Amino acid sequence: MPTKAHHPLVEDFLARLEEKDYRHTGTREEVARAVAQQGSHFTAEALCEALPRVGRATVYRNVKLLVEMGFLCRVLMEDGELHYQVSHKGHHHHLICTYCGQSQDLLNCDFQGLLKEKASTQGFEVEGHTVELYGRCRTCASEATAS
Amino acid sequence: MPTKAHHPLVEDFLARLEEKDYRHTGTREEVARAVAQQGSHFTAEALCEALPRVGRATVYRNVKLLVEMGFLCRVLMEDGELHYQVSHKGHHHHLICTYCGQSQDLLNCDFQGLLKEKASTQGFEVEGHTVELYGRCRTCASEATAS
DNA sequence: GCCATATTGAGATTGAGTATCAAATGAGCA
DNA sequence: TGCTCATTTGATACTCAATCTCAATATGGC
Ligand SMILES: [Mn+2]
Ligand SMILES: [Mn+2]
Ligand SMILES: [Zn+2]
Ligand SMILES: [Zn+2]
Repeated sequence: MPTKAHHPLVEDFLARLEEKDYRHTGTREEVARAVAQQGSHFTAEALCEALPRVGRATVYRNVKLLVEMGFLCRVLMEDGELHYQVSHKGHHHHLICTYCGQSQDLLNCDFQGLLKEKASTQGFEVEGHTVELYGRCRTCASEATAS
Repeated sequence: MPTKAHHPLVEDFLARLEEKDYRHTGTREEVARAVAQQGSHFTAEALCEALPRVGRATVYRNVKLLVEMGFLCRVLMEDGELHYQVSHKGHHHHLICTYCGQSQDLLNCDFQGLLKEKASTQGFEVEGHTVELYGRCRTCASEATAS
């Protein structure tokens, strides 16, 4: 029996499964562990490759579950590709570096108020919004100024 | 020779083709005319159905061209489906009604400044952003309060 | 008109994601 | 511990949007 790293995401996911009367299966644990080991954002397809013994449909099903439970969030890349990322829970947006590809969470978003105000001038009642920001992360920006 | 309505979008598209040394073809004109006749937003697939004699690849190619030239813009629906819409040129966002499905342009967007400020607290230099707003249009909102 | 080249379109192909459904597995209970 | 049955899994087929291929066609300049 190999010793397994106890990653908080894995622990929390399993706890949450129990809470919600989902079953705690070996496959679910494997998927959660693979997710926890991904650096930055990743595609569902990449997860499938990291889990060759888990069926594609099962990977997609569990990614959906992880998103619903707030462990993962969707990251829309500039080219329209959908990635996933372990993220802060609650509402937030993403800063996606188009130079190195990294993505970080933008916390303390308070756009909703401004957006509502803007839209109300056209009689529109905002209920939800999506925002993604593209540009240079700190590292890539400093590399650019250094050269 | 049937009389054809002279829609400004069609005229402008053809003029722009000449400018950019693209060829003015009957097919391109047909596609532009079909686009001009679409109400609100539409999918590329719906355009294909409206143009049964035009090849699917050609429809997609010309939609891409219309987007590049600014005659059409992409509208990302809440379920992730990609629609297109004849829109104002220049930077703007969309107010998408999740009740009736209509979409209108949100003009005078000046989020870039606020977004830059927010992101700069994390050392991130914003170069671009996507914003889509979902909620109730004026009509649907007033219907809701009336009932 | 002729020619070189851009454009078109039928059909094949890709790629992400979902549906099917029989087999495997987990959780509660005897 | 073993039984039972609903949940979960996964091989496979399938859907759907979008792109690729490449021979046939149409265009614009000469
Ligand atoms: Mn996130
Ligand atoms: Mn628009
Ligand atoms: Zn970077
Ligand atoms: Zn509406």
